[in-house]
Amino acid sequence: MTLEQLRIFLAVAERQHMTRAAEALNLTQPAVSAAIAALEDRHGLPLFHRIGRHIELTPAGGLLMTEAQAILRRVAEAERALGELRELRRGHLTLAASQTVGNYWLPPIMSAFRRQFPAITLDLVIGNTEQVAVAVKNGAAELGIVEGLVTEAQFEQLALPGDSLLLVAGTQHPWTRLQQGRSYRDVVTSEALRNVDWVSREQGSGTRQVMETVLADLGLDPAKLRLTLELPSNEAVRLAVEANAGLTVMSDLAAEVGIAQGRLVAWPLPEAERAFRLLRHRDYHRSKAAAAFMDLIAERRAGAAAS
Amino acid sequence: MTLEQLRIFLAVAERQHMTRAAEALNLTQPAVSAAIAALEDRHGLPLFHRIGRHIELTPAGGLLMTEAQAILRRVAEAERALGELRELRRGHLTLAASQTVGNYWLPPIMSAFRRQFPAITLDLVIGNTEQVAVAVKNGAAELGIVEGLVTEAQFEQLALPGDSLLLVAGTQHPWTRLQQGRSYRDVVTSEALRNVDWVSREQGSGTRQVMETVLADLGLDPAKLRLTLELPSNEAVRLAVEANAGLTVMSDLAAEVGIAQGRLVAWPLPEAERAFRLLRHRDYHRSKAAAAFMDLIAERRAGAAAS
DNA sequence: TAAAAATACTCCATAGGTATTTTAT
DNA sequence: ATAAAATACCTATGGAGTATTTTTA
Repeated sequence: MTLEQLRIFLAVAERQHMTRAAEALNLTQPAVSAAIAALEDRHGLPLFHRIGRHIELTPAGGLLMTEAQAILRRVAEAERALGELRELRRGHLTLAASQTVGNYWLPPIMSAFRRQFPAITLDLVIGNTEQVAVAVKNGAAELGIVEGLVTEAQFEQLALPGDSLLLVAGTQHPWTRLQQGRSYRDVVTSEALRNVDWVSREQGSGTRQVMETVLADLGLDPAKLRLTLELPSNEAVRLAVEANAGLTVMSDLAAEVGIAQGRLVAWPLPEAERAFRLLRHRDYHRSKAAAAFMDLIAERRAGAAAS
Repeated sequence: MTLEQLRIFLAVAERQHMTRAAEALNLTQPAVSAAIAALEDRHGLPLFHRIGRHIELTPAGGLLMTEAQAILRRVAEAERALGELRELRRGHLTLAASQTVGNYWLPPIMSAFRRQFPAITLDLVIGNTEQVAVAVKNGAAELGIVEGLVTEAQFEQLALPGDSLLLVAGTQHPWTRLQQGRSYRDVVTSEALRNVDWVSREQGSGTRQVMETVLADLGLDPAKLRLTLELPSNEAVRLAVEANAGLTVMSDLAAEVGIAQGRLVAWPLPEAERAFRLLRHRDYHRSKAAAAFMDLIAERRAGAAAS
């Protein structure tokens, strides 16, 4: 029993006529006769009565007609679903990203993607660089975007323009008022920052590490920083800094809102431009959804460069 | 998309392994690879990730796996149903018969058939000879059994031992008492039957016609018979005769019960043996059920001849 | 006589086989 | 070194075609 045989059989059964079925199927009459004969032989049952020059369904034929309709309907359904998957009219893309990327950089891109491909659902897992790498490695996420470097060879990597780290303080913070009128090179120095309260993410977070590294580069010993608050999320840190609880180092993406609202003042840090990296498993097929997502990122990068 | 391809795909998907699927299917590994490649090509989608030396389902593959299971389940269902039809484990046979055959002769045969083939349902339509012929001609019934002769060439006919017509009277009928001790040749004559009350089926029924013909052969004018009762069924006639309302002519099959109970007395009529005829449309395929039914009839005939 | 299905045959596409290569563990 | 899949190539079966025959309305 072949799907083609079932299609032919159904065309014949619907018309009770082999020749007309052949015309409808763009086949010759003998081809149709042969297909029916093959079905009858295989199952050892006549499907049609041959009555002179017309044919009529036998009980077995009637049974098979119902079954053939059900089978072919299901097959058509399957092919349609695969077609939609291919044509991006359906699908799903799971992304993994680190905190800053996932919270600030990705959301506008994801929303642009959803506008462009409304039928493709997106899923975002936020984790640290290590967790993102694992997710991409085992297929839990198809694309990962991280701030840090990943060295494993199984990843195909694409460098993206990332963020910059800023030294950030609340507009009304006493320290901020002291810096009024001072030049950048006077503000961002170990002297100016030595006796300042800091707000930060918790020990062990990537952002905390970055902050300590950056401040160490400026000559400040991380162990000697006066940490007034340790908070579990970037947002919490930003709100605390806006409330003048202390200074911090954070991504320009995270600080943006506060600066726009006039609640934060920020100074760029030296050498603090970070590239983001998009990760993909070399061996997994790139889904149409993923390809479209990567295209969208490329366009935005081009657009940003042009503007 | 071919059912074979789906079967192969499913075997691979279930095992996430082409070589093992090939073994399970008694195919070679390249044959399996080719089938998967054909499916992937046809739909323009990868169904498996090739990761080093193992494979994993893609989302498209997962979708197809569900669909393939449903499709193949339905196909297996269809093949099983056709197989059962072929093997007589399912089926239906519609019979048409005339009054006497349908009421007295067929029921024990039908019940023997049901015992032998419990899964084949039987349907019996009772009508006159004409109606039976039409039912067989248009396929409403596959087999017909009639008392009369049918001449149309489209029927394949089989003669069956039928019934005999009897002259029947109630045990306590006054006329019956008069015949006590008289020989058969004195009873069944026009003289003995001239001034007798008769019970009969209604004008126009086959049985009535048969009765009038038989009596006419004996020399009795049907128009002059004293009909005391005209009743619409053989049973009603028999009960009336048992109640001594008059004499009648009926099939030995119909009279049997009354004779066995001592309520009826019967005399065979001359030349009154009627053959039954089994009708089948030459052009319709003989279903397994019909063939089995005809076999059963043949066996019974052989058994009857032997006993 | 015309219309429908079956039959006879020829041809080619494709599914499956064997042998081998590529790739990763 | 081994195991898995892909590739190359060959063969044969079966599906489709053309031409013809058979049958019946």
